[in-house]
Amino acid sequence: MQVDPGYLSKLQDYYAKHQVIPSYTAMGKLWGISAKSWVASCVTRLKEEGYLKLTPDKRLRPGARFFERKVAHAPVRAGLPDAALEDGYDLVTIDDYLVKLPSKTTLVRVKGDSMIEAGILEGDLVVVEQQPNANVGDIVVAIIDDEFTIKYLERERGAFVLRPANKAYPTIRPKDKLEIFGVMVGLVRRVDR
Amino acid sequence: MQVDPGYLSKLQDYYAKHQVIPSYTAMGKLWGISAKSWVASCVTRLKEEGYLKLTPDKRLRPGARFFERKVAHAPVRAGLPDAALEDGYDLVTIDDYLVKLPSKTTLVRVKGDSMIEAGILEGDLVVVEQQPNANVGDIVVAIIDDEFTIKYLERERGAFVLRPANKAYPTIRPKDKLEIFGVMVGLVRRVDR
DNA sequence: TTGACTACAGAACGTTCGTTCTGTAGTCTC
DNA sequence: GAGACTACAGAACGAACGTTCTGTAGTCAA
Repeated sequence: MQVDPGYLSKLQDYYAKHQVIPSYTAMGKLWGISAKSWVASCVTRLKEEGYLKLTPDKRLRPGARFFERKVAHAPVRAGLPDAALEDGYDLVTIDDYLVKLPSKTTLVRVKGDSMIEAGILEGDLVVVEQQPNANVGDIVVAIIDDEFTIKYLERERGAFVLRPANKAYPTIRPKDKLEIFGVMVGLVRRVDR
Repeated sequence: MQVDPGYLSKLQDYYAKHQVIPSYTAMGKLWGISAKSWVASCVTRLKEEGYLKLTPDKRLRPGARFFERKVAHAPVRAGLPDAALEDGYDLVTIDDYLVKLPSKTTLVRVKGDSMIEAGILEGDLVVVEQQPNANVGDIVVAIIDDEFTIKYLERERGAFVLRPANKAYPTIRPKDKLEIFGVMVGLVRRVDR
């Protein structure tokens, strides 16, 4: 009753490459199937399982589970290279994992190394939940001189200050009111190779 | 000779909502146009301008400029700052940003602080592209004693070794063959509050 | 060894797709 | 005020699309 997982992953790869769901005939080519009827029944099952669904215009589109990722735990059997695809893995879509409030969430690219000791490197994307205030100890994105600044929010003699996570940088003590853009709720880094 | 920018943004909104490019008739509805011929000529121009292109199967797909977004990120007007992706490109999804080959990509949770100097903290999820070999200098996920280990791959006197990014930990010199699970291509961190 | 089930192949069919061609109302230019 | 151009409307058409139905080879259990 379950559809060949190879079909799903081929479709996911196709989508990652083209940002589009192919037609039934193209899926047939992709899957090595020459019968459209069989493609259709596979698609039906993928729909039932939540990997695909339809737009209001009746076009196929990725479903809720289409972007799920496995979280691999230590392999049960060592030695076998394919050992990581076992049952019992958590499934997570990265977006859901990081974003709780889509309408309030933005990404800010990190410049400089002032937060390097908090594991925040230059070029990383910080996931920010926009809100005008934060708690002491949070990592916040503040606006200083029309620039985004990512720092720890601390309190010093009754006033809020911005503390970097790098001894080479000084703590910032805003002259007037500190303008907070949002709070860091996550981080995304891409390793280019 | 240029196409109405409203058409493009409506199409982008549709795509953001459905992850799929609509058909000509659906675009007609979307744009308030009842002539498919006119939709076709608009699409042609969007293709010429790089916002749309075709898959090998001749399906319409987003082009290189489709996700482009001109953001005045540097001078943030205080009070109402805009989203802050200065790449010139907006992201469809974070997933898309990190995952190139869904079928080979898994997530591995980081244990310990042995890679702390590379900005990889305990509890982070490392995005791994599964492959049996890697290049010197890559951060790899290897399997040591049935456990995942994340380290730099280095070469030492002809043999591969695993070097941590933390002076408190020793370099690992595998006795026999080094088993590589995959290569790190990204990192995801959630800040729980 | 029969019956049920799965994983496909192949063809038929009505619908929808994108293309193309003709037509027209408004605007701008000279 | 005539010609050129733009922004659509509308219809026609073949190709491609998704659906459905019939058929078959293999597997498994009873």
